[in-house]
Amino acid sequence: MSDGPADQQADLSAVLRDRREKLGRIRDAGIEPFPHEFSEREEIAAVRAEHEGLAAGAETESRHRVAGRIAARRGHGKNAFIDLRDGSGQIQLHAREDLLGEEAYALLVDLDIGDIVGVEGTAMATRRGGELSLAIDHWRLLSKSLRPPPDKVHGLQDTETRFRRRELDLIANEESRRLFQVRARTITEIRRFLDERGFVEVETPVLQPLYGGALARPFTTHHNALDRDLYLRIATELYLKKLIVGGLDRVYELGKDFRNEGVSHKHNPEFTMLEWYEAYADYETTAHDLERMVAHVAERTLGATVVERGDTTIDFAPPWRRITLRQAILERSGIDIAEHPTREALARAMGTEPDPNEGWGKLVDGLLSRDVEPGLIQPTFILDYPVELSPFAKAHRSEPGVVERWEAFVGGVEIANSFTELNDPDEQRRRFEQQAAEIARGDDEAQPYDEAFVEALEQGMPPTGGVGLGIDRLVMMFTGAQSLREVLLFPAMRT
RNA sequence: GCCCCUGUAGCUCAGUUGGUUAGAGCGGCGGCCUUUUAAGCCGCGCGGCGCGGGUUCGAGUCCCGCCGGGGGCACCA
Repeated sequence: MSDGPADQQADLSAVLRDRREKLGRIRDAGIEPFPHEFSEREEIAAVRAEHEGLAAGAETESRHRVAGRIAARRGHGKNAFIDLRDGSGQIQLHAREDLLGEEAYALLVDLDIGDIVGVEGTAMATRRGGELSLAIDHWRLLSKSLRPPPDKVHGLQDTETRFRRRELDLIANEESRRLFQVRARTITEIRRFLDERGFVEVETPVLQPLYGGALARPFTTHHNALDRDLYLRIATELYLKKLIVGGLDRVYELGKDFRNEGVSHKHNPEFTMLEWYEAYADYETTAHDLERMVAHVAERTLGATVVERGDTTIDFAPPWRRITLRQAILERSGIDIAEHPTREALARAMGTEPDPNEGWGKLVDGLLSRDVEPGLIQPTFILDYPVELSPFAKAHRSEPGVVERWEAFVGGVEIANSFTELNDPDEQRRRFEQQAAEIARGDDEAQPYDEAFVEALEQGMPPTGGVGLGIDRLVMMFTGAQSLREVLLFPAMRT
């Protein structure tokens, strides 16, 4: 059995073998291929900014020290051009044998694309193209790359490799780098928006003895010392509402939730969720806040509230369209759910057989996702849901049978969900009992009874509005990405 | 879990109705070249076609199973 890189060389492809051989030559030349630091460097973008507009053929005395990965090389015998890229940008290096000396020059042009180097030189612009470059007189290897980079022309296309080896995707594909910068800025601006309005960011348990706050199947894990099963949270809702009871009147949490379900272009088993709760607010306040927040964040991260998505243009500017669930289903399917208030009647109207495992609420939900949701391209609030689907939402103040709840849709995908929170502990207890009956009937996504949560409500929770916003989906809409996987650095993969 | 598509050099791809030692561009290796920009010119295939079986005189091409990826269904936010 081989037990070291050297012993494995025989098994390597020629490309990998070449790089290892070069590594050996570098060491033989007395050069450390993995030194410890390269301090006092400038970012490439800063160098570029300083010399913007430098005339073609100009040479300056302005010295710069930059570092980055070799992206491309164009050799010329006694001079060569190297494209160097760091996290801020890319710049061309002009390597000349007369400036570097014969030995340093020879070692430099023997480097591979993908190697990381630090260089020093003076700013200049090439004679013909006028491209800003650094005429370098010193260089130093900072890290030898032992694997070849993706194709410099076509980048990395293979989706499997792009997701499994995201580092290669980021090296090769500019668009991918852009997406994750948009994602980072989106999260920063959301925090800023909430912080500026007096919201307090908190962290509640990911490992929970009882899961709740959404209708979903959890992941189960085990705590050895306590010898008991724990659940990865499916939502932060119940903990955050306890904090509202405790007097944190404006509170939010931004983090991962986990749901034990399928993977698709809009589902990942772990995903990033923002939940916020505001005391003394209701679902009209939260709708107003969401549309303002999303438009504001779009403005700050993308420079506009308008974004291109495929061949359509989405405009996040408020106010968003508002329509009741009943009206939306009527428009799209011709079925008035209010006229078919039982499972049997609604199933008949839909032309299907009543399924004993599907209540009236599930049928309504089916109509929503099948007939309504795909058509909701521009930002839209769907209002007032059946109580069966919403165990934590307060009954509508005037419409019987529905609760004060909305879901926001963009690009045919649900991005947010909100209620006027149920704060009547006795009603909450009845809702849990209803859910318990659903569990008994075999619904493994119903809510387990949470007595501690009811006790918190008994302490007295002010009227409250709460929102859950799917960050991954929002970023997907902001970037025009067609799949959630494009905006998750490491999306879920089999094995 | 089911259905459809897919898997060829490091990367991006082409491989006729199954037929001689599997091709191209980029990359790599060797050579030339002091202002290139997917630099250029000359020379060299560096993989045996996801894995395992099978059919056949002969399989990258056909069949079966398995694995990975994509899309759809189911499920869901």
